[in-house]
Amino acid sequence: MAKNKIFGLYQELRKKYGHPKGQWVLWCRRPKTNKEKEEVIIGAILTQRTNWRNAELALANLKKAGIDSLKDIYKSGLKNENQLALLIRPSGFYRQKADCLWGLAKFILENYGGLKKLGEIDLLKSREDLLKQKGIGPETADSILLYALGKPVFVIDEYTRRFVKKYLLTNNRDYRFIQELFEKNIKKDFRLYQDFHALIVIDGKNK
DNA sequence: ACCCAGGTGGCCC
DNA sequence: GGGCCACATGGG
Repeated sequence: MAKNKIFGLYQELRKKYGHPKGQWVLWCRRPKTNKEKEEVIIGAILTQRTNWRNAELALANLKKAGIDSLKDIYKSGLKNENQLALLIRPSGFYRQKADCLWGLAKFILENYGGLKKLGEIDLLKSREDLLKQKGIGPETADSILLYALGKPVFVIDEYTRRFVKKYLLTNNRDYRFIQELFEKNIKKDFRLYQDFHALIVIDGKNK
């Protein structure tokens, strides 16, 4: 029942918008190098409850300061407590986000030695590990898994909640409930998940 | 002078 | 389990 309906909605969005554009070109082109993946992770944190424009301003400040990897973030935090926070100021909630970025960088480097290993372990375990980090909740964890690491995990955000309500899929707002609605009813393909979620956000902004 | 934007965590009941 | 609140900037 829901299976055909949900995939049909995806096809309609594709017909309407084509391939995701804007920031989504970066995220949906499936970042290959470690540096590209790490940039997606940093962006996922910076854009929490913040429009992408402001996240980009913060990202640009980091790049200008020569910080564009988890290792750079970790070193910056060691050297100067406030540097990160000051650089990412335009993204809002900047003290929390600076703590989050540094904590995540430290965790990944100390526990896995880098991003590669995190992407190789059991998916459930990596999700749990991410969720234990302060400042990383389900949406950010799943964004990292889906867009940086290419794992088949459907990302749920406010746009997705409005989407499922609008198209009468469910009124339930629970994260896992909506996530399972998607994951159980469309092919488990990370490329489909990436594009579908991007299109839901694009459609949600299109008033 | 409002209102909003890819959330998260803490505290309360 | 759900309801409220702090966290903060830049643009309309």
